Amino acid sequence: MATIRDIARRAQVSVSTVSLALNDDGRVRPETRQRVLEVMRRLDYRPSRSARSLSSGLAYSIHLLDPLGGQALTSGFLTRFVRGLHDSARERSYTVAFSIVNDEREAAEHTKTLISERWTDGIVLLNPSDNSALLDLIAARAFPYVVLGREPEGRGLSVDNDNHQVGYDAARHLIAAGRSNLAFVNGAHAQTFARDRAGGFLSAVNEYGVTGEVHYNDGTPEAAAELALQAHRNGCDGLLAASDPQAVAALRSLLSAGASVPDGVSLMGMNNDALGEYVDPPLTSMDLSAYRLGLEAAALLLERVENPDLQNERRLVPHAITVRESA
Amino acid sequence: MATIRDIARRAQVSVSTVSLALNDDGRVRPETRQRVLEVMRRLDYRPSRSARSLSSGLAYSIHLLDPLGGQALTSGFLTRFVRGLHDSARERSYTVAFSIVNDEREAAEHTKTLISERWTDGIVLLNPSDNSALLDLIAARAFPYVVLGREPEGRGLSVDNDNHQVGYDAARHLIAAGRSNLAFVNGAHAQTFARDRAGGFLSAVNEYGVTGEVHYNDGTPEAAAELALQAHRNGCDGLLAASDPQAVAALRSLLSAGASVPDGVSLMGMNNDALGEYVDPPLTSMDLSAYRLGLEAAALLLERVENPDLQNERRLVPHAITVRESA
DNA sequence: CAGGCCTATCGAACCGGTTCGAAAGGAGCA
DNA sequence: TGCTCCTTTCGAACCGGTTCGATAGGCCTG
Repeated sequence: MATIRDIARRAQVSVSTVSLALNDDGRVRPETRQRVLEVMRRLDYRPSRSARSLSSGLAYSIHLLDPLGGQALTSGFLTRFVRGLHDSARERSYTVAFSIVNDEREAAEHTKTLISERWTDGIVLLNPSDNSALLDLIAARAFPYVVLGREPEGRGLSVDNDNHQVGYDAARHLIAAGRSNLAFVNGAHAQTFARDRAGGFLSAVNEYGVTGEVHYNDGTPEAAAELALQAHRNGCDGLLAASDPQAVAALRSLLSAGASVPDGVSLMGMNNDALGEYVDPPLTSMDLSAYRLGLEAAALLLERVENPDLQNERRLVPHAITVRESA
Repeated sequence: MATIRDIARRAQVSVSTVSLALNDDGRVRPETRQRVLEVMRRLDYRPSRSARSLSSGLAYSIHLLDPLGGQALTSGFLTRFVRGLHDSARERSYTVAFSIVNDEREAAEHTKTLISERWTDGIVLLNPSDNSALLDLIAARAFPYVVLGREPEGRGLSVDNDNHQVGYDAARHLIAAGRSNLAFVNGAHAQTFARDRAGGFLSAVNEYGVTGEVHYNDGTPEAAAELALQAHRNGCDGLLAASDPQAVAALRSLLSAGASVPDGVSLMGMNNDALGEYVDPPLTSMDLSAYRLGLEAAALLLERVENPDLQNERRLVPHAITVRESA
């Protein structure tokens, strides 16, 4: 494999000139630069990434930390998020790597290695809990990171939706469909975004003078099926679920309880997973722009890598309702 | 951050001795080694990965190439495969990175970069097509790779199931349940593993003197639903699907056509996705040990990285039927 | 025409490890 | 005592880039 010294010899210039030409420093004379590039092309020269890493101090990679034993690689939402991360990183010639960890201790141990052996330039965290020791550890070392969701301390970098508005807009959509007895099968109360969405949902309910209840739960399809039935018995005519799998489960239990969707009950999911297209009726869903979140997360993180002064920034990504037939 | 030279100074030895101690070369005297390690611990020293990479020529990472715009990160099967890759790689202090590519041209371009800029030590490919230009490109450069599935030319490294046996065992399971009119909603005929499974399926059918048909198709749930109905009309009493999503779709269409499962029709899926547990009746499925495949793939690939003589090896991973209620 | 400045290029040091060959020191042996 | 051999340690080169400070040469100005 050709090295930069081979190129220098062939092009009759010094090694430093080759490096300058390669990185398009304005200083090198255009003819010289062309000559050097031509030699590179002839020898199919490519700069070694590890050599670059060593001298620049960059690993040219970002690292996704998946704390729950691989959840990121499972859900439809995170799949699109990861694609966004990837596309954004690759555009800047960075690689995306990932680690799956099973508990806080393992996460902390692994993260220390990641940082101190400089395997990566920045870490992507998924919805960290409110007092995450992991997050403290990273922040204490002033290492670049970005969180998907809310940064508990309000420090650092994050990408997110405006979750209050998400809840508000979803409720308003149901109300606009003529519904007046709403229920929100939400996520867990411990999750900040779930509370934010509930807040927005209830704002709309109050503002428009309709009835509405929020049911926090563990997020499983089973819980959704159960809560949907219960809401149905209480005369609910507009149901919002915290995810599409939950919405699908709710749909089934509503249909089997004899309800009609959307005529009797409007039903709405969240995240706009592909599976929503395949049920009957097709599911209306709040699209949270997972891909776009991934794109922004990597972009923001890499801005931080290049510019350490970027200490605090929260980027919100727009949401939009994908209307199908269920609401 | 402490470097190896800091350690050397503090421990009153030379840099090379520190390196030897760190890598546990037998040559260094135990007391010296202890003294060096002690200093390392005091300073919380960690060797820089990029420096190591540069001098050793290794990137300490393997790369998963996902050719179909992210399919690997979507299906339940590949999710477990990826976990296996990850666990096996991390155990050896390697990182797993991935790239998503959308077509052959992009795949080739990106792979050249991966190899010639030495971003990675080995590539994992998913079920390459029979005449994959990409595969030729990698093999031509003698770069380490492993394929999940069959290596079309029979060269190189691969991990796979014994697909003939998979088809055979599935059919035999249905036959053992007293079924005599079988149908196999298979994958596409272009896929070698689908043909292998069909072969095994038909062997069992012949051997036991029952009726059995193979229906190649595009693998979508819709196709499965349609083919299941058709089979049902032809008196099929034992149905095998090529995936669990297909099996679930078949289940629904069978039930809505008035068939009973498993009393009237035994139904079996493949891959043992989590979703099989949540349908009614719970799905019997052929478990292909996706996690184990991932584990073996990374292990094999890294053996090859360390030992270039390992040119040809195919590792088969056992399958097993997970019996629930549908068959 | 001397002096100063600007541009293009260069040599050398550096990033932080690994590894090769040499050398110092001690033990064993004739 | 002198020789060889073995063990342990060391210095230096190397991996392949980037970057700093120096320098040579050309042009402008007074």
